[in-house]
Amino acid sequence: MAINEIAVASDSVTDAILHAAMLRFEQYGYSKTTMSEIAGDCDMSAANIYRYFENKLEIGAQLTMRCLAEERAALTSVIAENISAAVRLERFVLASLEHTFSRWSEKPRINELVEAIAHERVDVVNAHVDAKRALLTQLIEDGIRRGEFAVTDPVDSANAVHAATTLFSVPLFMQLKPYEEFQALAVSVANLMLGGLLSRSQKK
Amino acid sequence: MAINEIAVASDSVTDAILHAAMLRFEQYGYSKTTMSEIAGDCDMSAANIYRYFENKLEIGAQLTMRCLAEERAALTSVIAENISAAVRLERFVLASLEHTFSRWSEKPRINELVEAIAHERVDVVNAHVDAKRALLTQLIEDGIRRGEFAVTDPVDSANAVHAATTLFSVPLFMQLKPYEEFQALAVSVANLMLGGLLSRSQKK
DNA sequence: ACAGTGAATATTTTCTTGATTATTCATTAA
DNA sequence: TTAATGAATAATCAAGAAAATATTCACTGT
Repeated sequence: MAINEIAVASDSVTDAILHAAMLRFEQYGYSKTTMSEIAGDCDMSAANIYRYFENKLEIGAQLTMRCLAEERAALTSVIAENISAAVRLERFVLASLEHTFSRWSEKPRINELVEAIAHERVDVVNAHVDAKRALLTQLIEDGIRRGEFAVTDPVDSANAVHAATTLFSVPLFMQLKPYEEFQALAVSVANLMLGGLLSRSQKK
Repeated sequence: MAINEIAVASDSVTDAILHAAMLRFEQYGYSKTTMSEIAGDCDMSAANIYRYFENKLEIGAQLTMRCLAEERAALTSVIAENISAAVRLERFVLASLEHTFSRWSEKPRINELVEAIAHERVDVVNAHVDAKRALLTQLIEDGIRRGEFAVTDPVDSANAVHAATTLFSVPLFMQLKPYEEFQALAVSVANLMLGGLLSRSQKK
């Protein structure tokens, strides 16, 4: 058996478990899925899962990380678009909203999973938030490089943009308004952040 | 008996009930306070409270409205200050944060009350939010009038500012960071909203 | 009519207690 | 030594009874 086959084989069990768990979580939800069911889907005993994962929460955490990483991948591709930084910033906010809203409205089971993990594993959320902030920092740095943005501290600006768009990243808020209203609001916030309120003569 | 005495007398029972309820809610929390206890404090039977209030929720709702009205009063006085609209906007955000944080950290019982009412009586929160947005609209209109602000739709801008500062008005978030960090972030957000990201040459 | 009450009813919470489920462990098979 | 298991234990959940509480109502005194 070749080395990479060993590696693949050792991975395939954890992958099988994660895959089976994901199918169950999607269909029945995190809390309603039992370790025995996941194990059964993989033709093994529940006890054996603990050779590959510390506990059920860890399975949920890894799947949640995948889910959040997919979201960031979408945001990353927005940043990579070959258009002005200003438009990319607006699209970034809109894409973030779209993910939040559609997960909330169309994938309630997955949303339940993410919320459950967010509650017990703050580190998972923190990592995601930090990564999102890093993406915004990248975008703003690029905007400065291009001469589009005039700010001096891209990290501080990225923090501010991130804070200002919290409303569009938190599933809890999605029940407040229909999607179309959120979209309009996101555009307003993006424009406000880009252009500001002050008239030119007032700018320091 | 003079007319105003009659009016005062008819109010005094409801006021006594509200006052007793507030003391109980502050000390023991909304859910742990019983109608009998409130009634006992007012030397009456629990049944008699229902002659003045529809139910316990209504008592909580009225006290919550008072609490939120106090917060808005503070914001109103910020708006009324005789300084630039830009500084008032920053102070508005900081004052909002201060209320949110101190209620969360120093008055947990009251916070519990507000959260409970917010959950069951969305109308109370909506009224507060609408009033806050109206205050922001006022402030922005004033900024335009003074020539400080360059925006054309003050209502839209007020909505955007309100949305962008959600993080500082939701008690749930207060656990995320220490107060000082929130303050710094609020200042960053305020500056971003005021000045925007774009360099002058890029502005439409 | 009005302010108020005690007792009756309805609703909510709390507390058991028997499952169900998660996790561990001693043991087996390769 | 590694992968795996069934059985044992621990933690959590769920159904239902019991208790506490909210709310209603028929009635009293004014």
